[in-house]
Amino acid sequence: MNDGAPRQNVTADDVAAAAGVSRWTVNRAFKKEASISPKTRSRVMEAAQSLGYVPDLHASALASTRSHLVAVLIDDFANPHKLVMLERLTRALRRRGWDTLLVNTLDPDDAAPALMNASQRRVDATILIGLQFDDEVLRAAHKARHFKKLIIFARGSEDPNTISICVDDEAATREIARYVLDRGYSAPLYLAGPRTTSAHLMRKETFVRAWMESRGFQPESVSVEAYDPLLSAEVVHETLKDRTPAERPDIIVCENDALALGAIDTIRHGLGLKVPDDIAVIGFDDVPQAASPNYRLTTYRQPIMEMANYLVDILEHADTSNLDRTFLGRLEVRESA
Amino acid sequence: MNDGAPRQNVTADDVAAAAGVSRWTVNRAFKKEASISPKTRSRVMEAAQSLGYVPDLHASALASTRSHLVAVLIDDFANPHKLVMLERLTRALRRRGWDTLLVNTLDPDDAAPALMNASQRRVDATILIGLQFDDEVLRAAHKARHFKKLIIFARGSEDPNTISICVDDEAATREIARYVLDRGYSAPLYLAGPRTTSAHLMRKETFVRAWMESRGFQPESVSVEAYDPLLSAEVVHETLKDRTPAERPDIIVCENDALALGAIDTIRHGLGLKVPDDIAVIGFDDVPQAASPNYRLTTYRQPIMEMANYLVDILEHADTSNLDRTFLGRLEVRESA
DNA sequence: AAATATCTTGCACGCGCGGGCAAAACCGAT
DNA sequence: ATCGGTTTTGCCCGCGCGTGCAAGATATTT
Repeated sequence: MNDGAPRQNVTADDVAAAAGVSRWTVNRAFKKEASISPKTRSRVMEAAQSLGYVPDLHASALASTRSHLVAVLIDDFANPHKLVMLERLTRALRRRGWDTLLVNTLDPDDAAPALMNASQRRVDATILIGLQFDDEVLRAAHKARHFKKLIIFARGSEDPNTISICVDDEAATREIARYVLDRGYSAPLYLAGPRTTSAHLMRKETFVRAWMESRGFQPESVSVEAYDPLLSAEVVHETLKDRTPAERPDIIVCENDALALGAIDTIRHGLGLKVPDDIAVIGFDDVPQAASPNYRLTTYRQPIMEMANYLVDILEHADTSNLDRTFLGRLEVRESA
Repeated sequence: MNDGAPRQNVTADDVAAAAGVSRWTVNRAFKKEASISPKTRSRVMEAAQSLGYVPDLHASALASTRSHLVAVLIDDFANPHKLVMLERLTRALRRRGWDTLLVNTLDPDDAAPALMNASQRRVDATILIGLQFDDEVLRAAHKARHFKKLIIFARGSEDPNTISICVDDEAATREIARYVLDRGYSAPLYLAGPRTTSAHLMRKETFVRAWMESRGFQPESVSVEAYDPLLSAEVVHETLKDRTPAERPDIIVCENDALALGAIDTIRHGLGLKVPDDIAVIGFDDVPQAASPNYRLTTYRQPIMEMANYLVDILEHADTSNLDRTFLGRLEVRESA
């Protein structure tokens, strides 16, 4: 372990001594917008380099009010889109100097403690990519010490203490509905995910409304307890296994791709039918697998990278005025519908 | 925002005043193995509760030498198994009081800076779930300040400064080879992932050796540049598209499920063949999709949860003696081979 | 050249907690 | 009540850096 590498913690004081300046000048040299002359800075940086010094972010966070750390809470590892969001988010954050505390709240009872835990780490913001949280959790969040911002990513929320960054579900779903109508489908089944209290998706409601406006009847819908392809496959199978061809929907409109992938699997392998000939499927998110030769899923793509960048903008501009924002994606037409 | 919730940071001093004890007693009350009388502790805890106090982990890390924070580096978000590992790891860590700093090192040049960054946060250990790192990165790691432990998860490493926790690739691959031989397959194609310098998988080498020992010839093999189903599908398609049935392999043995899923997709939808009738496929990892009705993939399951728990054991027992360990999984036979 | 404006540097103090030891409180036994 | 032993509590010092201001250095103006 001690292969000549600097074992001892080298602090700003050491660098200061080496560079012949004060400790504060050393720390200033590492701050982008600090007032310091270029020559002093480069002299300090050289000394720092040779001593292997880097500022201690923990001490920095303790002394100041910002940690450049955000907590990301995620409770659903079965949905491949979560991985995509996690990847984009961590990339956007890291590129702009933010670190990510990943908190697994798979256990719903753990959501409130997890939020508390994040606040113990002085995170500058808490980002929710999950859904299994209710108002009580939100309230707990705002009680936590050092609590700064609560951002709900890729999901809407009316809570005024919360910042929501998501796609315009209503516009997106109207586009989907128009596509389904234009293509002449006549018997849609809407496949929805779990319903939650605090963070919502207006997709199902919007689709149902749009359909009624055009066709005058309420489309059938069922819901799955989690965004899990395996669960979705089961529910779809249960719903359709005993139907005659005439009773079958001609398209399954899914709240997201996780459900859509499961639906396709079960249509083919459980019901022995063809997609899209017997039943078409349309998703939401555009996960990587949607493009695979196996699925070729028609789906609505969310601009996650843009959304992630906006999130970092928010972190950097501390004004607390209304920061909610919705984005527009676009329908990616493939072969499943 | 100021809805009556305690906006001011409440510190141990406040609780001390409220409970009529010293600050140190307050902090002691929050330490599991501290020497403190039960009644004092409960009195302190009550006061803490009513004030909404929780210890500040940042300050604690600064004052002591442990942060109870680990960095998890991940560079491959296309492989669904990564998500599984991330889930298990964060769960095991969180259950035992550890927090996770998630570092996205998708950009290979960012690996060394990322490691440095982790050390700036005083992490107690750095865990690599990725693969795109080479010896240079490892060396950089050991130079970083506050550097504690470097753990390579689910991948072997001979580096003496590193702790490797992984499945016994050799035993696992021998089991797979035995299965392939017993089932009477005669023309395997080994589909390998990218080759790296510092962290390795002995799967391909072991399979080739085992096959030669039994059949006396070297099986064909190709490699894919990333553990990405889409890329895998392309490579398999390129490799097999112009072959006559006689020239085709009768089984594709894959280094992991990410490759296997892509292989199945392309066998069906690119080559128009059947799995396992025309070409069988066998994977490694047992990702959730492997069990889906679509894939029914025969694959080797790694005991990730056990491995994750062992990892936390290591974090808690600080002895630096040889901590490497391999685990045994088991072959999950489904219908793809 | 003197005076003013501007930039750069140094410093006292504090962020909240932990290690380790000394003082205090407690226990049972004489 | 007294004593030795044991548990419990209090506290000094330091972890490494940021804030905000004042002093020092440099540049600009007339």
